[in-house]
Amino acid sequence: MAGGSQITQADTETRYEVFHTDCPARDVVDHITSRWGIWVLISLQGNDLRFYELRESIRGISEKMLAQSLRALVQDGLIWRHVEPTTPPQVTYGLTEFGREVGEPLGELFDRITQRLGSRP
Amino acid sequence: MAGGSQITQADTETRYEVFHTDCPARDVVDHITSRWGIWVLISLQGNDLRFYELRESIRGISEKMLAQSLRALVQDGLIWRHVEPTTPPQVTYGLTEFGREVGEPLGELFDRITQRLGSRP
DNA sequence: CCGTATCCGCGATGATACTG
DNA sequence: CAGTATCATCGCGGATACGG
Repeated sequence: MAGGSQITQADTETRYEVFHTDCPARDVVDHITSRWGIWVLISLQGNDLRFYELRESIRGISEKMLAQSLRALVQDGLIWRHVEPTTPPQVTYGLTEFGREVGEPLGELFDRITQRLGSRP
Repeated sequence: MAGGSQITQADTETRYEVFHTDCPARDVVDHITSRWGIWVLISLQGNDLRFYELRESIRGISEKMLAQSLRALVQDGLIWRHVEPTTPPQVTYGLTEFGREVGEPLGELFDRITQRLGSRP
């Protein structure tokens, strides 16, 4: 896809195609934009976290959904998973380079929204 | 929120808070990351579109979900809606400035993923 | 052309309990 | 601590029909 950052008509036309095909990108996007994916990726920006830290960061997420989201994102290559074989085991998650590339625009997105809405009560 | 684009520990800590509160940002993010929101926003980048054009661009979307997605995004101030009172009426949709701000990182996100996956069969 | 209204299945989601 | 297993539910999203 054209390397530039300018949005041209041609770029947009090209993008359309992706909506029809069974392009793998669609699956990845679906994972990222799944109910919890975006929050996981944002949480991991700037710092790696343990499972329980993620669960406590993202209020409202269940262990099941967290595990499920993590598995999908690890599978997609956005997140790495490191197991320290102690007892009890310690599992740490962090962003891969791909994950950082993807997380960056997500952080932008999020910051622009909060800024525009004048959040932070 | 801190104006810089560097991801610092402090920035990340601040973001955590948003996951707990009933910050309006969360609703907007949920709309954007809803099943069809992202595709609508990406479709409208660079060109305004009519209802049927959107439906045809985004293969697989039903009229119901398209209308619903559009309503939510108009409500959120990301999209404008213009009605030309002809018969039959012509309705056009496009991105507001806010929508463009939000759409830009989404386009980035999308391009990075397709690029990484070497898509486009 | 641009929707809204209605019905309904099914999968995502959550609560709970249990294991290594 | 870091999950899996199981089950109940609930609302998203699709199909269809109809209205302005």
